Amino acid sequence: MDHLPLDRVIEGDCRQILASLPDRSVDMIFADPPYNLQLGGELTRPDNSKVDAVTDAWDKFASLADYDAFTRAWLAECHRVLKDDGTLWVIGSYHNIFRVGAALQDIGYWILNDIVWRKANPMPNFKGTRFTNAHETLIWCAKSPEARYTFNYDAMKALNEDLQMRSDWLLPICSGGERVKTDGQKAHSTQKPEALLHRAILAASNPGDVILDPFFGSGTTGAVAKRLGRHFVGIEREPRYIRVALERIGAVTPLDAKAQAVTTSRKAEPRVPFGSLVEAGIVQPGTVLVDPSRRHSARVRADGSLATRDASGSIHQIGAHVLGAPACNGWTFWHVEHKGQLVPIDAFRQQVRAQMSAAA
Amino acid sequence: MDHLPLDRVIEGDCRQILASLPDRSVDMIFADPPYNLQLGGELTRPDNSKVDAVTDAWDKFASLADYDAFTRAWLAECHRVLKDDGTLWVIGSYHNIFRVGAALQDIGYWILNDIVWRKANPMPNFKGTRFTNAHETLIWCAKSPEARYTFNYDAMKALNEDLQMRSDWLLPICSGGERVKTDGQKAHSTQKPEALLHRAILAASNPGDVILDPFFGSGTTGAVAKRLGRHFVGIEREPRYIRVALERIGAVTPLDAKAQAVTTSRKAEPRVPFGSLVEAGIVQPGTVLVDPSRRHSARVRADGSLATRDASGSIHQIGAHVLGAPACNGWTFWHVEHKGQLVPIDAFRQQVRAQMSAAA
DNA sequence: CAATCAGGTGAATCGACTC
DNA sequence: AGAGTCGATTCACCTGATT
Repeated sequence: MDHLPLDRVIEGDCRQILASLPDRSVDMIFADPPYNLQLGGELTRPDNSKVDAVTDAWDKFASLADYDAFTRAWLAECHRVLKDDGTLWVIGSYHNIFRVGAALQDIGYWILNDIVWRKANPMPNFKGTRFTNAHETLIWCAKSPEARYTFNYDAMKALNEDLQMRSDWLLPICSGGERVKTDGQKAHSTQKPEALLHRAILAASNPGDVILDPFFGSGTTGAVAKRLGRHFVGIEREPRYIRVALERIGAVTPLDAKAQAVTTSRKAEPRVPFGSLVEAGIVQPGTVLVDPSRRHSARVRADGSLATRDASGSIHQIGAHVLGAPACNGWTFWHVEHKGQLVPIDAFRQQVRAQMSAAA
Repeated sequence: MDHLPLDRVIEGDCRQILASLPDRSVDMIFADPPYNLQLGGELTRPDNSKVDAVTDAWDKFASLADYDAFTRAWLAECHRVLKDDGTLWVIGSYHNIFRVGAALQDIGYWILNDIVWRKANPMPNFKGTRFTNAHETLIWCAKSPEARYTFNYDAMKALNEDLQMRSDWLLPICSGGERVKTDGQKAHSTQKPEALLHRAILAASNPGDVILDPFFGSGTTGAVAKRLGRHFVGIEREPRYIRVALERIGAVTPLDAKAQAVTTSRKAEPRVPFGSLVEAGIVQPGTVLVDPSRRHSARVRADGSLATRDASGSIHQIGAHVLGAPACNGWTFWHVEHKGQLVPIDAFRQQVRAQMSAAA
């Protein structure tokens, strides 16, 4: 394949399908791999198993190695398929997540966060033999330490009532009407809640981006991607899951652009040099600027630089200079006296930006 | 050494010291190994103050392979020294915990739980580049799948207001009077809170048991073990840490047997951000909210912020904005039209809280 | 004396762009 | 490619001084 089939599900083993996809073509990958693909009865075996110890050890070694080989194969292909500034999410539990994490690091991925999905309503530990296993772990990583990945910091902050979003997320498991059923039975045994995908996709992608899910299952990634105006590419081995997923996604209506929009960072806003405020006559040359405590002052010159008794330079340089600090944001440090009130010069920058956007 | 030197700290590299200890001699091991952080330049807060980073020589490794070799060496010795029904705890962060977990499984340990220590007061992400790294991970494991390990289920349940103790623990970081200082400086850069050790030791050992800590540091394991009537064996490379730890432990008085089980945890009503309602699909992005008089309206966006014609922000900010008021409780101000009735969004919050209350 | 405020700090893989 | 410059960015809790 020399191009990506957008908004479709490709049937097959993800290792082979991934190998057919072009280099550096997707913006984000969300992967919910099998937790114990080759480990046979390990999950269902009770703790007081009567299996012969030697055989058990050999079995375990062999199956861990198999699981590692499988994991490293699909993760390596994902690394190739991902754009240089794209990011990868993997979800797992203590059965597999350590092997996944070590493989990620060995391949060269750069871990950005490990995220804990705290389940609001986990399955209790019936036997009382361990702590209630009440969480799963996601690893979020970039292709390399130098990658300039997407992180919608302000949108995440908005989602959390204006506090930084933390690495522990409290979300209910998927149940009720959200749980896809066929003939009254749950269609997939490990369907993930849409809220989890909503947060991951909103955090690490933008509208129009391409999101790949190599273990598509019941299609949660596709459903949320479509709703949020992203494209999806699914890979799934089992035809019955593909049928379920396509039907489910077909019923999803994308949000309109306004509802998809999120709180943006000031970093993304157009840069306005202080000099353009002087040119526009919003700040007159000769104006005296002061800091909030009125301990420091500086005078505006015709070229937009500031001058004190002993130095001159940009608003940032002179701010740092009077503070004796290594750096300073002059926009928020310097103020103009206006009717007895101190107004930060940043307020005037907003004014210029509004004029610019009206003209655009 | 053919016997264990109880309640002492042995000076030296833990790989060598462990090799000198007898087989199957300790009941529990708690290990807080170097995390192998890979920090770049120096980090400053928004107020330009400098973050005191962990730059200790003991956390430096030449490569991932070196770190793995070190990790596998001490974990293999621990496996030999541990009694057959003993358990091992290791704490780490995303920098090292995946490598530790994979090594544990390869050596033959049987993972019982991964535990998330949710920090009540983590350091923020000052640059707004990632999710706040607000937790660390502990892995708790037995020597083999067949081991009959100690788990004080009822003590843990009592600690958690008669609900099963979950795998996510909310605890403050070590600060204030508990933080050991020498000459006004913190004596160890990564001292762990005693509450964390209290819970681990209470869960997985009995009075009189021997608890080994191969990275003894400031001696938190020893202090809590002594207080709870367990024996400790510490291993530590740096003489200055040993001096600090011994002085600290000397000041600890063991609790009498009755007092050992009495500790309570407090539970607060979980904060539910408006964004959670959007993620959960209870309020759709694009929904129009109105105030009781229907004079004002705003539109919900995908990140839980509200947008009017000229502004965007939190439910509280936009409420205040349209009112021209300094503040506003968005939960009671904003309503959704439902079958001709206006329902305050606060009603939906109650719904989410009910789903989440079990996890708080 | 109680309340308030200023200041400090914690295992952190913590920029983006131009020249 | 390396240096220079702009300018964005923090939460919970503790301590000690001040009101």
